[in-house]
Amino acid sequence: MQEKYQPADIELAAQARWQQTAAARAVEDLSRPKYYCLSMFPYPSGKLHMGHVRNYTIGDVLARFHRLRGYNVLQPMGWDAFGMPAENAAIQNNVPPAQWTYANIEYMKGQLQRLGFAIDWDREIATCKPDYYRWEQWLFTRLFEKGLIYKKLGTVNWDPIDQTVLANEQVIDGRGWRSGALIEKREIPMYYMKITAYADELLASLDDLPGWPEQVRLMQKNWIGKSTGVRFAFPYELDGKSDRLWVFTTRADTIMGVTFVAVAAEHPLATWAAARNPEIAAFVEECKKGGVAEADLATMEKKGIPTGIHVSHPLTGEQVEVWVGNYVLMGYGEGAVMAVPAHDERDFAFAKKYGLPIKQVIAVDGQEFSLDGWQEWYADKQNGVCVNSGKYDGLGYAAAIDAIAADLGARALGEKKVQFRLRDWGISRQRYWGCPIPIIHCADCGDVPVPDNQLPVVLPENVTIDGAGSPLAKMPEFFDTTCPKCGKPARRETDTMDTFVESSWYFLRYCCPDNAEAMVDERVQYWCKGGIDQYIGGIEHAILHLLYSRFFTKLMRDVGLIGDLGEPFANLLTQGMVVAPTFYREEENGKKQWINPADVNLETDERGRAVGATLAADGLPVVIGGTEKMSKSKNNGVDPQALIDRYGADTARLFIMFASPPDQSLEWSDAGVEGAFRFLKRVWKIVHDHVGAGIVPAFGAAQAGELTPALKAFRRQLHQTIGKVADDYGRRKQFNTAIAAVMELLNAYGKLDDASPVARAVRQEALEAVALLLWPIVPHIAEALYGELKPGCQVAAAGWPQVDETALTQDEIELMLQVNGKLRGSLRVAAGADRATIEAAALASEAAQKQLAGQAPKKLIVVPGRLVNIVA
RNA sequence: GCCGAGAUGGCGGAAUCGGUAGACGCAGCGGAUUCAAAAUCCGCCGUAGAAAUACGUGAGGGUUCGAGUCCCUCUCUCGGCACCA
Repeated sequence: MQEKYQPADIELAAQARWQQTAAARAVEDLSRPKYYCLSMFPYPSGKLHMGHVRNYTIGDVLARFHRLRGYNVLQPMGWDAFGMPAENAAIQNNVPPAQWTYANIEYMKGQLQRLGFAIDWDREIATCKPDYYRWEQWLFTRLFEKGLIYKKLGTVNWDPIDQTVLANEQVIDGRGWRSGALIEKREIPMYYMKITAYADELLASLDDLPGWPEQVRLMQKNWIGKSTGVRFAFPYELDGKSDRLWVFTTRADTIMGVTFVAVAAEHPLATWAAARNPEIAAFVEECKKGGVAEADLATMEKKGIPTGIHVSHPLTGEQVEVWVGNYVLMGYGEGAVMAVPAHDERDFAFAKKYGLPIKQVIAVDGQEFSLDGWQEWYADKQNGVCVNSGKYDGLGYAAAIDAIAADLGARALGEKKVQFRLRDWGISRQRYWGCPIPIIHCADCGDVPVPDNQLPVVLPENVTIDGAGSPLAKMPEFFDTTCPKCGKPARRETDTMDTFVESSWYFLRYCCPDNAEAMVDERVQYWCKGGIDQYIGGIEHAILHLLYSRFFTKLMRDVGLIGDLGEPFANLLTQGMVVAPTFYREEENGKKQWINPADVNLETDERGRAVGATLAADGLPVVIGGTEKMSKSKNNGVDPQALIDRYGADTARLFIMFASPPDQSLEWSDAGVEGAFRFLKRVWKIVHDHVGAGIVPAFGAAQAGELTPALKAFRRQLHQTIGKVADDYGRRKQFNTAIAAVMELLNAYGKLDDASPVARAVRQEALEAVALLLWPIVPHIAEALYGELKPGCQVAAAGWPQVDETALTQDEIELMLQVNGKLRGSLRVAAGADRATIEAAALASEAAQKQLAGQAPKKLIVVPGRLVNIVA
C-alpha cells in the first residue's frame, strides 16, 4: 500500500475501472427495488459552478448509498440546452448558438466525469437535439387539437430601439440592457398552455406529496391561489348603449363600501375615455411604459386618473366613478377591480392620495374607523361585522357574502365564483435558440398543426444572430411552406417554445432516450412507478419548474402516454445556494471593482477575527463586502476545476457535503477545504498503519468474551455510527452530521491503545465499515482503502454494513440531574432501573442534598433514559 | 408590494420528539517533533470570574418543572414573483 494519499492516481484509476465495467449502467430489473435518483439537469453555460458540484454530489451520495442498500439505481444526466445565454454568446463572440452549446456540453461532461459521479451516460439527453424536441412538437400538436394549447394576446417587454422583445432579466430599471431604451409594454399573439384547467388537481395533489418540503408545497399552494369570491357587474350606459363592468372580489362583504372602480389602461372603458380626453390618453400611454415584471408593477407608485364615466352600484344603484389605475392588470381577472378604501390597504392609500370618499362598512368591536393611517383591523375578516350596510348590518364575513351573493344573483348581476391566481402559461418566445412551434399559418385554414409525418420541424443550426428579433423570421427557407390541409402557400410559425417546456418532461425521456418511434414507452412504468424516488435541485425552482413538470406529467397521463402516473417526483430535496465573501475597491467614479477571493489575503487578530483584507498582488487594502451567492457580477466565484486539480474530486465532494446541510446555503471556505483534505489523509494513514501491521479477519461473535471495556465501548460507538450514518443518508438527508459521526469514530479509534489480536480484529471491523460508510461521499479513496483491507473484494458487492445489535447494549446509563430545570450533576444507574430507584438515587445525590438544603422537593420529573428534574 | 425561508462562539455548523447549548470541522493559542520550517501528533479554546457561580442561541414579550426548539410582536438577511435557468 502506498504510504502517501495520492488522490490523482487513485481517482483516475477508479474512474477508468468504473467506465470499463459500466458500473453506473442502469438496466430494468424487476427482481430488485428500483431507485430513480434525479438531479436537475444543468444549463450548459460553459463550465461547472459550485452549485452544480453540490447538486450532483448530493445526488451521487444518495445514488451510491441506495446502491449499497441493494437498489437498482438509475442516475441519469442531460443538458437543458436551449436558452438565451447561447444567443448572447453568439452576439458577443460571433459563434452560432449550437456550436457554443455543444462545446460547453463536451467540456462540462468531462468535468462531471472527473468528479466521479455514477451517471449512466448511455441515457444522456440534450434538449436542443431534434430527436428530443421532435416529441415535444408532437405533443404540442396533440394538445393543440385537444384545445389545451390556444392562442391569445399576451403582454411583452418591447425595446423600441433594438426592435425586439426582451426577457424580464434584460430590463434594468425600465430600460433595455443593450440599447438603454425605455421599455414599453406591447401586446402580441402568443400560444398558451391551459394550466388553469389543471389548477384544482395541481392544488389537491400537493397533499399526495409527503416527500416534498412543506415550504415548497405551501409556495405552490399560494401560487395557484384558489379563492372563492364573487364575480359581479356594475351596470352602465355609454353612447346610449347599456353594458356591464365586471369585477371579481374575495371581499364581497365590503361591497357597500365601494366608492370607485379602477380599470386597467388596456380596458375598453379606458380606451373609450382616452379617445375623448387627451389627458387620459397621455396617462394610458404612460401606463404602457416600463416592463411587465410583477415585482416592478407591485412596487411602483400607484397612480390613476378619473375617466368621467360613472357606473351604477349593483345593490344601491348609487353612481360610482371609473378610474384608470396603473396597478390594475388587464391579464389578470377582469381587468377591473372594485375599490373599498376603508377596508383595503391599497385602495386606502389611493383614495387618500386623490381625495376619494372613504366609507366604513366593517367594524371590529364597534370601533370607529379613522383616516389617520391604515390599521390592520380595517381588513379583519375574522372579527369584522357589517355596519352602515343597510340590511347586511351585523353580519360576519361569510354570512354577509352569502347574503350579498344571493341578492346579486337575484338581479342577475353576479354570483359566487372560484378564482385562481394561477394564469395560463404563455409558451411563445420571439427567439431563435429554442424548439420551433409546430404550427403553419394558412390564410384559409388558420393555424394548422404540423402533421406527424412532417415532424420534427428542425431548427436550422447555422445562423447569424444580430440581437434584433429572431433570425428565423428573416429566413424564407425556414418559414415558406405549404398548408398541410389545403396545399396552398403558407407561413410557418417562427416563434420557439419557452425552455421550461423542455425541462418539464426530460426526466421521463431518460427512461427511454433511444426510442425513435415514441415519446416515451413502458420503461417509464418501471423507473417512475410511484414517482421518481428522489429529485434534487435548487430552491429557486420551487415554483415554476416544479409546477410545470407536475402539469406536464398530468398532461402526458391524460394523453395516455404514461399510465396513471400523476405526480413525477415522490421525494424532493431543495438545495441551498453556494455563497462566498465579496471584496471590492471603490473607483474614483464610485463604481465598485470586485476582487476574487482567491486574490485576497485576509488579516485576522489574535482570536482569528477578520480585521482587514489586502490584495495579494499589491499588498494594499481592499474592502470586505457581504457574503453573497457566487456570481460573475460580484466576482466571488470559486472555480471547482481548480479545486479538483489541487485536491482531487474526493476532497471537493467531502468538503461540499461537510460544510452545511444540503438545504441550507453553503459558505465557501478555502480553509475548510484544507480540513477535508487533511481528514482524507488521516483516514489513509490510519488504514495504511493497520494494513502495515497485517490485515486480519474482522471481529466475530466468537471473540466477544475477549473484549475489554474500552473495546466494548468502541464497538458500541462503531455500530451506533453505522446506524446513524444510514439514518442520515437515507431518512434525514443530512450528510454533514454523517461525516461528523465518522470523524468522531476515527477520533475514538485513534485513542484505542491496544495491540492485542482481538483489538486488531475490532480495528479491522471498524476500518472495513468506515470505507463502506464513506463510499457514497468519497468513492475513489473508499474503494482504494477497501481493496487494501479486503484484497480482491469490491465495495459494490459488499453492501451496507450490518448493525450488530448485541454491540449496542449497555449495563449502566448516565442520567442528567436537574434542580429547577438547571443542570446540577449526573447519575449513573443500571440500564433497567425503575422509577423509584432513580428517584431515590437522585434525592440521595450530593447535588440534590446541597440544593434542597433539607427541604422536601415539590415535584420529581423523571424522563426515562434522559434526566431527573427536582423541583424545589 | 406579495409568497416562502433563515438568524446559535472568531467562522461553517451540531443539538433528529420541549430535556446536558456549542458535537464535528476551520481559525486561534500552547506544547511535542525538527538545525529550522512545512507536514504530523498532543492539549486548550462561548462571555465574565481566582473560584463558586452568573450570563448566553437576532430583539422584546409569553407558555412550561424545563425553550435554540412552541406561541405573539418586531428587526435584518436570503429565494421566488410567471420571458434568467
